[in-house]
This record gives sequence, structure tokens and C-alpha cells, in this order.
Amino acid sequence: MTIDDVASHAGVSIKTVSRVLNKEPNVRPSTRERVEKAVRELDYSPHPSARGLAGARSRMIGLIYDNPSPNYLAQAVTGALQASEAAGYAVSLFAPEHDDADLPTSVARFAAQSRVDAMLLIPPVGDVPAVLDALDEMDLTYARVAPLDGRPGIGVAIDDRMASAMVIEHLTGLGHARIGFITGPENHGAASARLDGYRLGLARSEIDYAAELVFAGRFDAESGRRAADHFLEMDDPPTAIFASNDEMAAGLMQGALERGWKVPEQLSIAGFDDTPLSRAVWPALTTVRQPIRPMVYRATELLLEAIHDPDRDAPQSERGVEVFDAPLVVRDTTAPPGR
Amino acid sequence: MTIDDVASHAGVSIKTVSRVLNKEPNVRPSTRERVEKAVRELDYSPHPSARGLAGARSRMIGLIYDNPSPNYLAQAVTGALQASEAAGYAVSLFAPEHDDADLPTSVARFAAQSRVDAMLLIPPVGDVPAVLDALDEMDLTYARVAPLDGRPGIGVAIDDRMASAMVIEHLTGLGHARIGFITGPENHGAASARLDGYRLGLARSEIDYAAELVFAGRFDAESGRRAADHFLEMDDPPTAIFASNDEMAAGLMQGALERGWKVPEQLSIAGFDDTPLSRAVWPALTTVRQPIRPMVYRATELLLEAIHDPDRDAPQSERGVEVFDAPLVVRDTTAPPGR
DNA sequence: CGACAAATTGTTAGCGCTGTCATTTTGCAT
DNA sequence: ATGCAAAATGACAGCGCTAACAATTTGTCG
Repeated sequence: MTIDDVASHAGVSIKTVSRVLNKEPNVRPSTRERVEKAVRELDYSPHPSARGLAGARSRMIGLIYDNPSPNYLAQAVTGALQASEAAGYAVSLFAPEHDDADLPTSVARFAAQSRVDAMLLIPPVGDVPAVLDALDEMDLTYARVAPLDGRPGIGVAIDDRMASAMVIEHLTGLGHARIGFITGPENHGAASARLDGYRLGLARSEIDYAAELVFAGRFDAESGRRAADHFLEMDDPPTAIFASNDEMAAGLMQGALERGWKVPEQLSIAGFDDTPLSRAVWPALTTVRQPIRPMVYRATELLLEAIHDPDRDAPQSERGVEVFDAPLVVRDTTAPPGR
Repeated sequence: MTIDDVASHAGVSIKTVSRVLNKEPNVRPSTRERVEKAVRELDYSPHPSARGLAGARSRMIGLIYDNPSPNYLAQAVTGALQASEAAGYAVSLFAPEHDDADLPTSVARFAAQSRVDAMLLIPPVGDVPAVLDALDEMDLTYARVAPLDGRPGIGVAIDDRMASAMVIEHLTGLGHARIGFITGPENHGAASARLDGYRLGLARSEIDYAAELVFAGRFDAESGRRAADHFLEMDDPPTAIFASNDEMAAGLMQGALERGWKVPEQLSIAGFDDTPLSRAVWPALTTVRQPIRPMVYRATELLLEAIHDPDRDAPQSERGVEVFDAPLVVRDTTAPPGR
């Protein structure tokens, strides 16, 4: 079943079939219909390799993921897939080794071998400048999810800083004044933005920042448990702790419950991301909803627009980062202090 | 950068380069080395579309996922990707709509359009006979993860029934005699196997089966919460409940803790899968470890072997299902009853 | 050393599309 | 009707590789 079969079945040349398949202009409506009918009747679909070889594009986009949480990955993959499918694109995945010493080279090699038309980068790999430099040099268009370094380019994000400040104001609004914070790893763009937001929230509530109330975590549950060791053994422990993601919040809560602390009566806890985890623990976590699937869906749309755009010579810097809403989700782990 | 460049750089014909790239025999070692050197020096990688068009295979395998948990999907994708990459294959994803009325047709369309060489099916889509029939008819090789219907073919699995029985024996060993069970959805192969295992475990411990102790869940947290409503309001509630996955176990535990029940003192709870969730809740769940990533890795290897095997005319029925170990992971939600 | 088989290497024809350019048809003003 | 530009359609080369087959080189044995 090739384009020739369709052409003869419809009584046109293969070029006309090609035009119809690629939605090119200058085909008479009646001809277009005849071809579409033939395509339907023969249940024809064009051979991707032939298209890729003859044309300039492979109709594939690459999705690079480094080491996100399972939930993040699943959401991102699903969003990218849905958007790609709608545009007739396929998604090819690439996951560099966790300990890859030369990430830029690995990514470049993947791009060269796979011949993808564009690339989608999700954090933390999208936060590595050298990777972006490598892609720029190959002149390969990419979109980033959660780009927070201000580097120009296509992307989608939430305002981590504002969302984080909102959490703090929620807590200060409840009456908390001594609020702990658990950071994420430094190489993760969102981590520092959330820390900034913590400081902003404190400032807005006219509370002084204290270094002892910031604990360095790594976005995993273990970090939360260690944070519990740190905070809950203090002489003057915080009455509320904001963990900058849900895994750490859950780990922290385990540490608190193990010690017999009541949550939220004796300790308020807030997380970030609104992962399924936040609803599975008890009490259910107050957190910030990050709409990953829609974000990645949109990022993919933007990416595909960018590579189809006739004036793609315009510097990527002219394209903006689209910002998504990240609402606070108040559940059961936050309450007024010292009840 | 094409194969011609490499050929002239190495001073051989393009066919010899092709032989080296495809690891074909009958190339003198010295020639092979010369070609490999040229490939390295020119940083050449063959064009996938050209290979796909000229040769018979696309060097892509399809991964179909229906609606698994984020963790399952992430593990499966990672396993499939690692194994494929090692063999020079790419992975193309496909996710039919949740409410797809005609799954077999959607899957067949994906196969036809994408031209993948083989397909990997993870549950529950791998449990749909009509989908398998459609693939058989297209003569497309596939491997299933967790095939439990006894249908012949390539696959990897754990022994859900035995693992489930093991959980029950763990509980009866602790002294429990009244043990509840939360099932998964009927269309999910693993769900019924786990129920069988529950019955087997009871039988082995000489405990009678009681229909009121089996609650129909759907593998989600909400099911667990409804199960709590069902079981914990009984006049004679069970002293232990085995939820056939971790999400339901977590939901159940929320329901118990909300009611002020002590876990595990007043109620033992066991889950299944050993998802990250099982370690994030408090107390940490006793569960069964299902090694998804290694399983899918192996399934992919088997799949690639199958399509490369010269005597692939042998009926798939001759290939077996590889069974993985699923050990019990005892954590903090199981203890002797009525303490 | 010559003959013959085996091992190695090369030549060439597509694979099924898209892009370029040529050709035909159509619409419309004259 | 007639001519001409614009719209629609077609012919054909070639994308970069593999498969089939042809040609050459190498090794072995009498």
C-alpha cells in the first residue's frame, strides 16, 4: 500500500495525493475529496521513513528527561504525547544516565542519531545551560518546562516564587510566625525560586529570615525525614514547615508522626506540586497545584508552532514563556499554631 | 554526512560500511577497524529514515499504555527505554484514550502508522484479548507485561497469586483470622490473580472464605476509602485488610486513621506493588515488591530477540513467560491483632 | 604453480515519499 | 471568442540506505 496505489485509485498523480496528505494549498476541493476518499477506502497511511527521507523533517520530537519524579514524568509524557499526536507527530524518548558526566554530548548525540525535529526538555535537564548551548549550536529548536533562569526561549512555567510566597502568607495568615523551609537541590531551577518565594513571603509578613529555619533537601522523602530530625529537635521548633515539594513534605510528616507530634495541631506542614501523594497521606497535604500535563501539552504546541512558523529565523528570544496558574490547595495539614 | 562520506574516507564501498554498521559477517577485521575509525572521525550516524525505508525494519518498538499508575508508567518507560537503547532501538509511545470504544482498532492504527517493528503492552491494555487478536492478525510481534490469562506469547510476570497468598500467610502467621480483601477492577488480569491468591492463602491457613470480607475496588485511593466505610463500620470488623495495590491500601489507611483507629495495633494493612507511596505514608506499608523496571527491561530484551531470531516462524506459543520474584516487604502496618 | 572454493568487497536497483520545475487547466477581462 | 495570469496538476529526480547479485581477492590442495 503506497502513495501510487492511492493515486491510481483516485485517478490523480502521486504529487496531488502528497499535496492532500500534507494539507498544501492549490488543490481543488473536489480533487481533495476524491483523494481523501481513496485514502479512506484503502486505509492508507504514509510511510514515516519515506517521508522523513524525502522531506526535511522526521515528524518526531524528542523528550528528554533526566531524573524527575515518576509522577512528573508520567504527566509530562502524557501531555507531550497528546499534543504531538494531535499534530501528527511522534514522541521519541531519551533518558541520559543519572551520573552522565557529559550531558550536553549525550543529548547532542541523541539529537543527531534520532533526527528529531525539535526537543522538549523537562527539569532538571532543562536547567543545564551547557545542554541548551549544545542544542543552540545544532540549531535545534527546543522548549523548556519550568525555565527559571531567565534565558530566552520557548517554555512554560508557573511562578514558583509567587506560589511559594502564597504558601507562606497562607501560614502567616493562620498565625504562624516561626516557619521552617526545606529547599530542593541547587541545580534545580525551581528550587531556588521557591526559596526566594519563602523569603518574599516572610518579608511581606514582616517576619525576619533566620538561616536555621532553612534546611537543604534534595526533593526526596529522605530529605524530609532528615529535616524532621533537624527541626523537631530544636529548642524552639517552628510551628509550621514548608517543604518545597510533596515528597519531602511526606517524609517530614513521617518524622513528625513518629515522634508523636500531632499534625496540624502541633505542626503545620505544606508541600508543593500536588502529586497524588499529597492526597494519599494522612492527614492530606496542603500544597500548591502544578498543572504539569497541561503545561507540557502547551509547551509541545508552542514547540510545534515554532518549527512550522515560516519566520522561524526570528530569534527564539522573541518567543515568550507562558506562565500557568499554580493555585494553593488547602487540605488538612495546615491550621493555626499551638492549638 | 552520509554513508558515502564514510566510504570514501575509509577507502571502501558503501556496502562495506553498511556491513560494518550492521555487524554483518564477512568483513576482514582490518577493514572493519578502518571503517569504524572513519565513522568515529566523521562522527557519523546513519539516517534512521533511510534505514527504515531501504531495510525491512524501522528499529522502533511501540510501547502502549492504557491507564497505569504514574509510577508504573515511569518505571515501565524507563525499563523499555534502557533495553531498547542498548540494542539501538527507539521507543515510540502510544496512549489510547481512556474511554476508547474500539481499542483494537486504535492500536492497529498506531501500528500501521508508526511502522514499529514490535510492540510492548503493559497492563491493563495487554489484558484485552481483542487487542492481541488484532496484533496477531497484523503479524506484529508483541510482548506483554503481566500476562495472566494463560494466552501463549512472550511476556514477563510475577506470580500474583502466590505473592498474594504469601501476604495472607504473613497475616495469619501473625495471628489474624478475619482478613478483609480489596480487589482491583475486573478487566485487570492481575486483579483476579490476587483475589485467587487471597483465597489460596486463606485455604492454606484453614480459614473459611466469607464474601462480606471482599470489597470490590478499582485500584485507586478512593476505593480504599470506600472500603474503610465498608469494613470499619461492620459489627465484627476484620483485624487485617489486604488491599491488592498500594493506592487502595493508602486510602484504606486514611479511612482508618480518620476514625481514630491505630495502625497496626487495631488494624493491620497490607498493600501490593511497593510503590514509592508505600514508603511515604505513615506508618509505612507492608507490601509486595513488584520489580517493574527490570521486568519491562527483560520483556523488551525478549521482544527484540524474538524479532531478530532467524526462526521467528516458530509459533510464539513456544516462547515462555518469564516469571520474576515478588518478595514480601514487611514494614510497619502489619502486627499481631488486638494488641 | 595452477585451479577451485571460500571469503571478501563492490555495483546497482530500488524502498516510498517530497521538492523542483514543467505543463495543463481555469477564470476573467477584453 | 481571445489572450493571459493564476490556479491546479503532473513528471521526475533524488533523499540515504539495504538487499540481491556480481566481481574480486584470498587461501588451500594436488
